[in-house]
Amino acid sequence: MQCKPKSKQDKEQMERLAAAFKALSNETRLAVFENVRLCSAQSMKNKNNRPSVCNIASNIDISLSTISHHMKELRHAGLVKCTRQGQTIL
Amino acid sequence: MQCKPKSKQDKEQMERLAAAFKALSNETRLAVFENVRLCSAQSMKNKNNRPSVCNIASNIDISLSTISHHMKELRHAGLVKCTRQGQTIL
DNA sequence: ACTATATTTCGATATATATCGAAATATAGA
DNA sequence: TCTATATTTCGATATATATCGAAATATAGT
Repeated sequence: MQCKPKSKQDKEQMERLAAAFKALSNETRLAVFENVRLCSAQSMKNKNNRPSVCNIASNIDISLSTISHHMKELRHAGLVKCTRQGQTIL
Repeated sequence: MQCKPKSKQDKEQMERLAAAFKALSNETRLAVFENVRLCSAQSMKNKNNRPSVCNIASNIDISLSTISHHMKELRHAGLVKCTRQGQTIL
């Protein structure tokens, strides 16, 4: 009759899953993510320099501080990694 | 150098995608969704009666009105359908 | 028609989120 | 070290969201 009650592990998984969904639930942030994704893929082929925050911001009409903030959230959700090199590289 | 600018179609897709993510971004709502999903699958096998709002609420400790509200959002995002039969059936 | 049960809507509230501009910090190159 | 550029942090604000309980509505069975 009843549907599965969740174990503690399941619950943690759900939390992470919800967090990932949340990270992608904002249109701007999804756009940032898409930009990072596409640019990264492209730059791997070409050995080009990889997308910087600034770079991304120029594709999306929004302030740098906001982009930076969204990047942090994507990082926290584990959807994006980044390394530094003068210009932060994704 | 630049990464693809998005067409109008792409933009609409992104909007829908973000909306779907948003619908699943809340832990409670994700739990509701999971319950619906699991219960529906089970009841298809058994020809049992399918999960009602009330039923779901008893699995999750939260008020009926809130569940109802979340169900509406899931419906709007197109992630869930429901039909009536005295007890609403999902 | 009446009653019990299921579900939705309403109005309120507390909390979270997205966004900005300014200030702070970091790095590269002269 | 000084400067220009890139990025992050801070503080403020406006908007959105989750949640509740109560009231309204719907349905089934008597």
